[in-house]
Parts: sequence; structure tokens; C-alpha cells
Amino acid sequence: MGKADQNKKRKMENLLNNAFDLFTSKGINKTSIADIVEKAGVAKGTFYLYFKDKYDVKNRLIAHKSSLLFMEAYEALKKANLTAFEDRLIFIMDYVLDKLAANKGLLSFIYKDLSWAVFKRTLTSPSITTEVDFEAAYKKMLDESGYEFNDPEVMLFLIIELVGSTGYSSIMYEDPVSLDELKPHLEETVRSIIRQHIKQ
Amino acid sequence: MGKADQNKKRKMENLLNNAFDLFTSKGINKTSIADIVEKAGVAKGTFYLYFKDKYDVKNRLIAHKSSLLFMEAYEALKKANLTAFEDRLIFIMDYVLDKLAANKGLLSFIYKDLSWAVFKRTLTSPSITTEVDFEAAYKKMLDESGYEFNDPEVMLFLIIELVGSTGYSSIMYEDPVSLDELKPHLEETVRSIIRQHIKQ
Amino acid sequence: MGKADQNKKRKMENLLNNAFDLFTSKGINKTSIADIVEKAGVAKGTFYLYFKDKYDVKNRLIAHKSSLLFMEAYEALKKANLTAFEDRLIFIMDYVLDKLAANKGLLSFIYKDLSWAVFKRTLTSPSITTEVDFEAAYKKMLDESGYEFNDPEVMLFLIIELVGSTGYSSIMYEDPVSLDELKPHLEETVRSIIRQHIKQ
Amino acid sequence: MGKADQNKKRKMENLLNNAFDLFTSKGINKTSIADIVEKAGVAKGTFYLYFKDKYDVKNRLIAHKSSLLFMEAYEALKKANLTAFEDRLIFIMDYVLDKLAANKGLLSFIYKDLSWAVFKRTLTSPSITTEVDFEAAYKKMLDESGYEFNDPEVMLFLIIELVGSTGYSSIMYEDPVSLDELKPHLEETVRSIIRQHIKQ
DNA sequence: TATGAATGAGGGTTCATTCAT
DNA sequence: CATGAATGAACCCTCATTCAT
Repeated sequence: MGKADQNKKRKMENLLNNAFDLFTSKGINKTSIADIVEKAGVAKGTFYLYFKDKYDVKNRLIAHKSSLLFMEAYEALKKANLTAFEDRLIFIMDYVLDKLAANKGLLSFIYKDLSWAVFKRTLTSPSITTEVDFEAAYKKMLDESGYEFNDPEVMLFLIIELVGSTGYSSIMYEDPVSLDELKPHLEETVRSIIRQHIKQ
Repeated sequence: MGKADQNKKRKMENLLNNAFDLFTSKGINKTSIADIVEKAGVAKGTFYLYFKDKYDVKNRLIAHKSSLLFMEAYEALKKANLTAFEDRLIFIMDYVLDKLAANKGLLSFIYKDLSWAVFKRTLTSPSITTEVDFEAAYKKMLDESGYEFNDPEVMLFLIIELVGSTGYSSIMYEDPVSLDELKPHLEETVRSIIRQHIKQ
Repeated sequence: MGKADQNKKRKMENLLNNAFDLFTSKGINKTSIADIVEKAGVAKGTFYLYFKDKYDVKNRLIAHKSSLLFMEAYEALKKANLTAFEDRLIFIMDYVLDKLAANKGLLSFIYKDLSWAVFKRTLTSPSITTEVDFEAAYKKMLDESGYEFNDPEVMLFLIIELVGSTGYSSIMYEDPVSLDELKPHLEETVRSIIRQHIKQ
Repeated sequence: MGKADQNKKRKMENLLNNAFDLFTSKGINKTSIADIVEKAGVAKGTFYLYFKDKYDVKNRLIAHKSSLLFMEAYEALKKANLTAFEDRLIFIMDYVLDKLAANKGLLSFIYKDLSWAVFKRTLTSPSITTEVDFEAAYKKMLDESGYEFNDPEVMLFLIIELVGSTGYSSIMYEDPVSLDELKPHLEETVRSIIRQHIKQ
């Protein structure tokens, strides 16, 4: 990578990070491009050298940040020495939920537009900075489980949507229950979902 | 209700309905107050006699339309002659999913900001026009089920969030599967959720 | 006309006049909407209540000002007691050329985009303020001439385009000759054009 | 001409040609310098090594392209074996009108700012690429006519402005008549103009 | 109550021009 | 000579909100 390219990448990350801070603190709608460039210390025109508009930034950030989060969870899992497939997924779920509970800005930012479509693209394609790929990690976990599964993708979809949407409500509003109260219910339901997808 | 009050209510409903049409057809962000009042045939100032701003309208509509949808499903259920509790919930789930699939504008409008908090307020308090109450209906179904449940509210929460978020993805993007392919998975999972909440 | 309507018309004329001053002094391209509203003493948004954009203003002004100019010439003609058709047209030509020579801002403003199409619309439809119609005047002159003409519209077209474009160059650049030197040539040519359209 | 100079000239022509394509296809106002350099495949800064701004390019192009057009007409005339002066001018007029009718982009580009001043400079001074000179050609035609003329320059001026401005309207808008309908009128008028300038 | 003309801050976007490499 | 990233002033336009009628 040439010096110029590196410089370019630094400028882009600078913009991304500052945009992320603003998005998570005051929300996307209330963040203007003027805000972003001012915080990043560059001229307005510079923004348009790197991004099409605000939503271009948003999409890249969602992909990027989600990817980081899941890979972080996966790295933690590797150190946790869990062997059972169910336990491993539960571990990841807990890890992600705890992280999001500790960073509500990130949660509300990711959640608003994290469709499965975006999510999958995220997991599949290595993002700007990470050279990783959660899809491969998931596949590895499936292989190491000792089972065969029907529709493993749908299984993951059900789990992520369930955990994501209930987790959002619990963390943001403690409604209808707090995250701690929610977790046992979730754990049981996730185990059910896994079992009902095991091929007999 | 006096004549003046009736007139006021009519004006308000006129604005609500026209706003709803615009919200579901072109989206909330791209709908301006100017659009709403023009379509409704009233002056701009009049809008502010009835609503604080666009989001005031939005919140009332979400509550109202969600309520209608669930009560419609419940009315249909009454004609369906189903007795088993599981079957009855599945029926409602199917009914709602099919309605939303047939009206994607409504789906994306409701979904974007339908937190459990809003939803619960909806179900509990009779809205502007309906004099009904889905919470009472749900309670009745629980009573008639012949079972006792642990945390019935959490149970409903899990089901609604799961069905809502996976349904959204399937209907809007057919990703990762179409609604028809999703339904069997959902049905099985919902039954699991119900069973794990039955008090032994 | 109601009081409100009158007020509205005054506001519009205020904007038109100020825009005209700017257009003729600094040119259309260098005149911004910000300039216009500042000079007119109204808010930016007000501009858009009356006009689509800068070019909307321009078109209305061209029509309006051209119309005024020709009708002024026609009014002067009526006082001049000329009877011969050729002399009358020459009179109008001279009048218009002298006016434009005395007001180069108006000339360059009108000339740039005064296509025959715009001109004809102008002459035909009474404009914002004038209730007059040069086309009718021209027709009257034809009737009173005692001749019959082949293609009188084309005849007028030839004269106007010839006089307009040569006049522009003479007045603005004195190139290749001054207006005074040009006039005899023009007069002779215009008389030729008229004669060649007289029906035998 | 040195190798370096040749290279410089090639770069310049590359920019001119690409600018011309853009000017005639999308118009001058909507063509940005970014567009030009992108199409030409050079860097933005390079543009400023050769031209002051967009209007510098425009002026050079108008002169260049007009010159080409007239010399092309003159070359065609030489092959046409016409002897009468009137016929020869009419031939050139028709040739130019037909060319412009076939290339409306060129017409609207040339016309907008083709003042007589620019035109004369064009005819007189050999341009960037052509080593020709329409003024000399016109003088030769006058000499070969067998007549003497009063103010031959004004005569040409009248003809060019008349033909140019009426031709523009006919070609671009077919208003008030099509080019084919216009031509006989023009021919007759042009012959009149010539005759009235013949010295007795 | 109802109106709708007027406001003006604020948004997004473009683009000619510069200058360090 | 050539580059092209960076600049930032300038632009157009939208729109929620107010208030005199």
C-alpha cells in the first residue's frame, strides 16, 4: 500500500469514526454532514470525496461495527473453552447482549437499520479494517458440533432476530423485563430453536 | 359527545388518515406537513391545532393501526372455532403476517418504530376510534386455555418480537427465506415458547 | 381584486423589479436568489412562494419588458401621424433601437434569450401588468396599410431578427459600425423585405 | 515546431475536443471542468496549465469551429462551379444552414455567444489548427464578382446576422416556419441586400 | 377556530481553484 | 510538467413554525 493510499485510508477512518460518535450520541437524523466534517476537522467538500451521502456512511458503519462486535464475541469464545454447540451460541449471545447493554448508543445505532440483509453482507465480506468473517466462524462451529442441521441459516436468522429485538427492548426500556430477567427465557428458547433444527 | 366535539374529531381523523396514506406510500421522512395538509384540504395552521408535530401524528397512528390489526385478527379468530391455545395464537400470527405481507407500506410504517413499549400502550388503552383492547382479549385466551402460565407477558413479548422481526425480513426482502418458507419454522418455535411457559 | 390579492401582486412586482435591476446590472448568471431577496427585503423562502427558480423570473421579465417596449413604441407611433405602412414600421424600429441604445442593460438582458418563440408569446398574451397586445396592433397596421401581404408573420420575423441582431452588435460593440451608421442600411433592407411580401 | 511544442499542442487539442463534445451535448453551463478533464483523461491541475477557465476554452472553440464551418463551405463552393456572386453567397448560406440543421449542438453552442466581434476575429485570424482565413476568401469573391460594392463589410454583417438569427429559430424551434419554408424568404432578402450595396 | 403568507435557519451538494508531491 | 486530494465559499431549496387576519 502506497503512502498516498494509506493517507487516504486514514482520512476515511477519521471521518467514519467521527460520524459514528455523532450518530451514536445524537442520532442519525439530527447529525448533519456539517457536524461530521467539523468534528473531523476537514472541509465539507472532502466528505464528498469519500462518501455519497450520510446514508453511505451509515451503511458502512453498521457493517463495520457489527462485524467487529461479532468477531470480538467469537474471539472471547475461543478463550472460554466451551465445547457444546448450544453453550457456545449462548455464550456469544450473552457476550453480545452485555456489550450492547454497556453501549446503548451502539445498540440503537446498529439496531435501527440492521436488517438481516445488511447483517449477512456484514458477516460474509471482510470489512474495511477487519480481515475476518463471522460466517466462516459460524460454519466452523456447526462442523465442530457433531450434529447435522436442517436449514442452519434459518436457524441463525431466528436466533439473531429474536435475541436482537427482545434484547433491544430490555436494554433500552427495561420493558417488559430487564435484561437479566430476559436472559433465562432467551436461553431456553434459543436451545429449543437449536434442537428443533438438529437432523435426526 | 357534542356537535363541536364531533366536528373536531372528524377533522382530526381526516388529518390522521391522509397522513397515514402518505406515510405508508412515501415514508415518514419524505412526508412533509405541507403534504399532509394539502392532501387533507386544510390550512397549515390547522395542523398545529391538533398535533404537536409529525411525530405526534406518527405515534398516534402506530398505536391506532396496530390495535386495529390485532383486533381484526382476534375477530377473525372468533369465527374460526379453534379451541387449543397454541392453535389460536398461531392463527393470529398467520393472520397478522398475511395482512402485513399484503400491505408492505403498513408493515414498514408500523415496524420502524413499533417498540414493545408502544405496542403495549396500544394493546392496553382503547385508541381514538376503537373501543377495544387486545390485552383483555389475550387475557381471555389465557383463561380459556385450561393452563396456567409463568410470565405470560414475557411469553407474548418473545413471540411478538420473534414473529415481527423475522416476518419483516421475509416479507420485505425474502431474505433469508420467503414468508411461506419461514412460517413452519416460526410455528414450531412459537409452540416451543408456549410450552416452556406452561406451569407444571 | 381583494386586498390580499393586491398585496400578493405588490410583493411579486417588488421581487420582479429588484430581480430586473440585478439582472441588467450584473447579469443573470452572477445574480443569485440570495441577492434578489436581500435587495427586495424579503426572506429567501418567500421567493419560492412566487417563482419556481431564477429562470422562471427571467422568462416572465423578458416577456413583460419586451411587451412594454413594443407597446411604448406603438403608443408613440399613434402620436406621430404617419400613414404609410413602411414608414410606420421604420418608426417603430427606430424607436425600439433608440430605447435599447439608451438602456444597454435592458438590451443585453432581453437579447440573450429572446427567441422568436418567447417574443411571440409575449406579443400575444397580455402580461402581468399591461393589458395590451402587440399582435393586435400589428394586425391593425396591416389592415390600414391598403396592401395584402404574403406570409405577414414571416415578414415580421425577418425584420425583427435582422434588426435585433444587427442592432445588438452595433449598440453593444459599435462593430462593424455604430448605430447611426447602421440605420440607413437597415431602413433600406427593411423596405425591401416589406415590398417583397406585398401581394401583387 | 519542436517536439515539446507539438506535445503541448496535442494535449491542448485533446482538451479542446473533449470540451467541445461536452459543450455541444450538455451545454456550457452544465459542463464542469471536472467533466472536461475526466473525459480528456488528464488531471484537474493540467487544465489550468493550458486555459484560464471554462470561458477561455469556449471562446477559442467558437472561433475555431466557426472558422472551420465557413472554410468548409468555401471549399465546397469551389467545387460547385458557380460564377454569379449572388449565387455563390446563397450557396454558402445554404451550406452553413444545412450543416447547422444537422448538428444542433454545434448551432446552439456557436449561436449563444457568436457576436459579430468574435466572428470577425475568427474570420481574420487563422486559428489554432486551420491555416485559413475566410476574410481573404470573401475578398476574393468580391473581386471576382465584377461589381464594386458600398460598405461590403456591412453587407456581410447584415447577411450573417439575418441568416444566423432566423436560421437559429427555424432550426431549433421550427418557429415561425421550418428551415425549408424559411429558405426562399431568406434567399430573396439576401439578394436584395446584395443589390442595394452594388455601387452604380 | 381556521387560515396561509411569510419566515429564515439549515440542509445537502457542487465546483473552480490551489499546491504539495 | 503533471497530478489529484483538499479546500470552502457559494449555491439552491426545503420546511417546520409563527402570527396577523
